[in-house]
This record gives sequence, C-alpha cells and structure tokens, in this order.
Amino acid sequence: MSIRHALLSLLAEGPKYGLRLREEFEHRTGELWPLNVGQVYTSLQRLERDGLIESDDEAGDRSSQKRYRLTRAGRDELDGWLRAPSGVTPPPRDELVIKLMVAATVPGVDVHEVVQVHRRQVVESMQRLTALKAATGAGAAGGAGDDGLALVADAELFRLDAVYRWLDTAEVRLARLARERVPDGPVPQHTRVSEQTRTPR
Amino acid sequence: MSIRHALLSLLAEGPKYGLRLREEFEHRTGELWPLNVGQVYTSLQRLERDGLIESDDEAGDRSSQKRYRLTRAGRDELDGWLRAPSGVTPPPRDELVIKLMVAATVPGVDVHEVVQVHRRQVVESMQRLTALKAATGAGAAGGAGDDGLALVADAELFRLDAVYRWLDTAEVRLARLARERVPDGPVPQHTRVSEQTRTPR
DNA sequence: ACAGCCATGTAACTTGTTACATGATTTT
DNA sequence: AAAATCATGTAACAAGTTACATGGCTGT
Repeated sequence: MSIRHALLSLLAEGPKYGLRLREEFEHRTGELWPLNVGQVYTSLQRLERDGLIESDDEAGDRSSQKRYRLTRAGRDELDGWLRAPSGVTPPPRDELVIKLMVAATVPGVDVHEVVQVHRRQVVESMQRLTALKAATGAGAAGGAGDDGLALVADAELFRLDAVYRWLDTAEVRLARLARERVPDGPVPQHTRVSEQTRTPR
Repeated sequence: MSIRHALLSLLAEGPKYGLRLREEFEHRTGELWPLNVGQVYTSLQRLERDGLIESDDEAGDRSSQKRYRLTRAGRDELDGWLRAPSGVTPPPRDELVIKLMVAATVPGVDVHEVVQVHRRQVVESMQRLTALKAATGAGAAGGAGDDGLALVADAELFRLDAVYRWLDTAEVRLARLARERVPDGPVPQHTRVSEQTRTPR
C-alpha cells in the first residue's frame, strides 16, 4: 500500500500527471528506489476507481498530459495513512528470519554457512551505501535531493546494522534449534489414524 | 516469495500435508506470524503448478490428507533461495521512510507530529515484544518453541530499535526538506510547452 | 525524414490474502 | 444426534510488476 499513498501525498501538493509523479517519487528517495512508469499509471487508475483522485476528464486525446487531483476522500485517506502505524499489526514477516528459522532444519544445509553468506552480503550492502552517501554528499554540496538520498540510505544502513546484530545473536540459538530438532513434533491425532486406515499406494 | 520458500523448506524434511505445514510454520515463528490456512493450499497448488512439489495424485477423495513432497527442481530452488541475498537488489521500499519523505511536503501536515506518532508506536511495540519474551521465556522453561519466539521477537526488536534511531536522525533533515521545498522543481520541458498550447478548461 | 524522448495506457502475470464451502472424523 | 475439529479446496480480489503498444513532440 506504499505506492498508492505516496502518489496521494504527492498529489496533495497540487494536480500532477503521471510521469511527473514518477520523477518526484524517485527524486525524493534519492534515486535509490526506482519506480516503473507503468505502475504509476495502473496505480492512478485504481486510485481513480476508488474515488480517491479525479482527472480532467475533458482530455480524450491520448498522449497529452492528464492531470490528477486529490478528492476529499483521497485527502481523508491520506491523513489516515500518515497517522496510521506502519506494519505493527500483525508484525511484518521478515524474509531473512523465515529463511533462517526454516533453514535450521533443512537436511544437508549448514545454518552457519547460510548465516555467513548473509553476513557478508549485509556488510557489502552497507559499504556500498556508505560510499554512495559520501560520493553524492561531497560532490553536489548538499541540495535537497541529497537529503533525500541520505535519508533513504540511512534507513537502509540502520536496518542493515540491526540485521547484522540479529545474525550474531541468532546464530547461537539457531544451532541449538537444529540440535534440539524434535523428531516427534506435535503431530495432530488425525494423522496417525488416517495413516493406518489408508491403503498405501 | 517468503511463504513459498518456507513451505519448500518444511517439505525438505519429508512429505507433509497442508494443515501440518501451517502448524509447523506458526510453531517455528513462535506463533507471532499467523498464517492463513487457505494461503497454504493456494501456495501448494502454485508450487505444484511450477513443478517444485508433487502430491500423491492417487487421492481423488476430498478431505483426506494429501501429502506433498519436494521434487528435484524444488530442492534446487530451495538451495538457491537459502543462498540468495534477501532484499538487496533493489533495496526494499520501506513504508515508513516513504511516508516521511512525502509527508514532509504535504500541506497542512506537521512532520514533527507524524514522527512523534510513529516514535510512540515503536516504543509501544518494543514494550509489548519484551513483555511477551519475558512471559513465555520464564513460564515454559525454555523449549524449542520459545527459541523460535525469541528469535522472531529479537528480529523485530532490533528492527524497531533501528527505526527509532532513524527517526531521530531523520527529523532534523526532514524539517530542512520541508523548509527547503523548491517551488520550482525540475519540471520537464514538455510540460511548459503543453501548458501554453493547451486550452485551459 | 528520422531518431529519440515525452506521455499515456493496457494486458498479463505474480504473490499475498481472505471468506466461504465441503466433507470426514472425533467428541460430547 | 449435535458440536467441534480436522482437512482440503475454491472464488475473488488487492497490490506490485513488467513488457509492450501507441502517438505526439523535438532536434538533427
């Protein structure tokens, strides 16, 4: 639901058209989060379908700018989103966490190795981001776009730092999990019964 | 793509059926990430469609366990996933970051207020998670399921801590962004021309 | 005239997600 | 016999994503 609302936000400043919206989005996020143009148009159509934005319907001619503006409902939706908690109910599933939780018991897979691989990737990403920040920050002498990049890069850097530290604490527990692997897990009763009554192929 | 691969991982231990897969997934993640049953079945069907898993096709009778097992292609896919970087190319879009980047320039919205709201939510979530960890950790005397919960909770806690620190550093820059708001942004040339030639409604 | 960009749009697809239906088995 | 639980399945939709098509405008 991020892109929908991001478009609403950009439209709150005034009517804009598709490509313009893409440019602004990418500029604000320091060109770190590319946004496919097609997605802007599909999102705009869906927003219009939901009555959150309107367009100058006079323009029947293709290939000329079609401005969209926020409706009242759109503004309300936007205000709600800005004050709504971001991903806390339920907590968002973290792919890396899932990966390690299940990898712990996959036969023939060394958890330590998987952890190592990801640790290395985290470090590399952090180095890349730091270099990028330094390069643009020094080169262009600090405009607004650089602030955007810095913000996005910082968010990623903090996140990656957290991931790295989690990997450290997780490794111990993961090894224990793999060892403690219960061969007689909580199997529902129905299973055992069915296995007896069903004819094996 | 997380759930697909999680199911593959669980199936790597041996053939299992739908409900069993849900139970194991939820158990591993400390019951913190509920998984809708329907989604297990849809995911299984799609995995079978893609040739990553197989089922005992003998069972035409509904409402009896249908076991799925990993195919060779499935195992390969799984191995690839375990070693693949998690969300680095391109960096995942962070909803909160987007929210604040665009909120900075929405008229009538106080960035500081939005930041405050989210700061509070982060703190509350962290407290809730810490309490949950303490409660189950002390009560059940440390089984494997508690390790699962601890791992997931830790991941969330580290993540939230990073979010909190980012909010601190971001607030300054966001205020600057809102002030520095360029009224004459990089408008594509085509726009100006069209605006002259088009009849205003 | 032609290449390249601006601008919009559409068709097709993926994963995630929920609500609901169905039937068998077990429990009360 | 009724209620609860186990187990599978389906229909429908949202949101994200990409590849492609279309036409106008601009510069060479």
